[in-house]
Amino acid sequence: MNQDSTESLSRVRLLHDLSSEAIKSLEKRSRWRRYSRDEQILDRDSDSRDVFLVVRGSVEVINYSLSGREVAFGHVPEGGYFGELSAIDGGRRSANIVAVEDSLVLVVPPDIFTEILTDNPPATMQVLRRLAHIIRTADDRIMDLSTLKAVQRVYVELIRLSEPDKKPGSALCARLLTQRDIARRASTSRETVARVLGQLARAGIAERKGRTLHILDVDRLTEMTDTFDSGEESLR
Amino acid sequence: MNQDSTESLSRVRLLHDLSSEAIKSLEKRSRWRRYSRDEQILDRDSDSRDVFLVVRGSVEVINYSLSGREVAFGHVPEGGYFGELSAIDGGRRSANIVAVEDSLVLVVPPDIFTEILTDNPPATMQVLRRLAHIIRTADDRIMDLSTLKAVQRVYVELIRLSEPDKKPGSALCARLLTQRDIARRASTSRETVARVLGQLARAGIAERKGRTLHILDVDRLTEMTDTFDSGEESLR
DNA sequence: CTCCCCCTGTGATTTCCATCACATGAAATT
DNA sequence: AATTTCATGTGATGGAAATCACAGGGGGAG
Repeated sequence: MNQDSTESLSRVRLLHDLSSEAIKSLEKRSRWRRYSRDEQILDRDSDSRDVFLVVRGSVEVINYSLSGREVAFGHVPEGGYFGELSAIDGGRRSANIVAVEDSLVLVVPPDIFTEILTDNPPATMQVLRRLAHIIRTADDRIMDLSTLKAVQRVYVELIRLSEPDKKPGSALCARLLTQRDIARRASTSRETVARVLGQLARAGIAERKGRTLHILDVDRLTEMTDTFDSGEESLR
Repeated sequence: MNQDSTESLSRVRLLHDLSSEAIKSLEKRSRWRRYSRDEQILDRDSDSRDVFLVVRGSVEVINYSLSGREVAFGHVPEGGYFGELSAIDGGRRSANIVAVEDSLVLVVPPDIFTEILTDNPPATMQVLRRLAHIIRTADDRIMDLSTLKAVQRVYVELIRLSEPDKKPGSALCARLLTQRDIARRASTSRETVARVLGQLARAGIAERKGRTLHILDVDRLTEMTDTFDSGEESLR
């Protein structure tokens, strides 16, 4: 596997600029782990400081409130990594991580991670940019939570989930998440998501067939995001 | 001023580990700015990439929604800095900055900032830790917004604002913010803050005299943060 | 094939709180 | 001291959405 693994590791964003020697040495001092779909990889209360490189598969970042409510924080795709925060500042873990699909992960001890940073300025810049991006996303979410209604947060999430289509003005989302997952991301209840989806279909703005969502009028939907509630059919 | 200014600059966290030569050279290639209380320092829509070092005074990070709602994001004290995000990733500005008091600021061009980073690993680590901290704070806020009621978010904010007191179990906040400011941070309405303050006073959990808030029973207040509403006097 | 689980749609009810609307009060400005 | 401006207390009300409660429906596992 050794040849292969160096190959796949170099595709992890963090290691992009490392020599294959550096990667091999890194691999030697880390350990491989496999996780299956829905398995928990990292617990909020664990006190490790390791950094996890997602070599195959992908994972979700998620948190639970005392009352059991679930809040999704993000998604780490193949080639990404997570767990840097604790490695950087030595602090507690800030979230739980769950495998979305069967995944292969390289677990890097914190001191090896910092070593990578000090030895490789480009890698450091990579991390800086990544953190900056996380902050921007989080700030946007805080704004959404503070200023939008639940219904509009769902609109926003739907737009985010879908990609521009051949027809201009329309967008498509193959493999739409379950309502529960959408609710987790928009911080609302599953029922609200269901009602929004229904309303949008009835208003001819979007239609669903099985797992695919077709947004017919993205601009319209985007407008409806701006609090002004030109409300047609009021939800409910 | 030159002697003095190098002195004050070295107290800015970012420059802590720089030689005084490096600081002098940095100063030469940057520009000083003064702002008075309530003056806007940086606009969300500006497209500069400069980094701002707060040498004297302090500033607020704030954002406005389309509907005019204000959301407070944080506070940069004397010796802190802001504007790094854009310098790091070249992206848009993510918030507005307003001087809380008369302030003196050194405006550092983006390329000088990155130069500092590449030349000074300790400074880079400093920035990494700072970003990590911002992310943790933002994540906590997202959790609060997603899982707590408005009233409880105010509790949390009050606890945050006050510091442990001589008497164990009690805490104190000299110079309490205005209700409006508290509301901005807790993402709720000013009226709700007023009601919470009133309720807490009546319940004997906290009392206010002028600008100082005295929390008599921090533990109790902390419990009331946990959604379970052992509610005594239900707010309204 | 069939059973069971988890996704889905939708109504009814209830809680929460933003918003409106004033009445003071306190502080800053002239 | 007078006046304006901003901070504060509190009621009333409407609207939004969480929650509760079911009734299908579809797809995997056995």
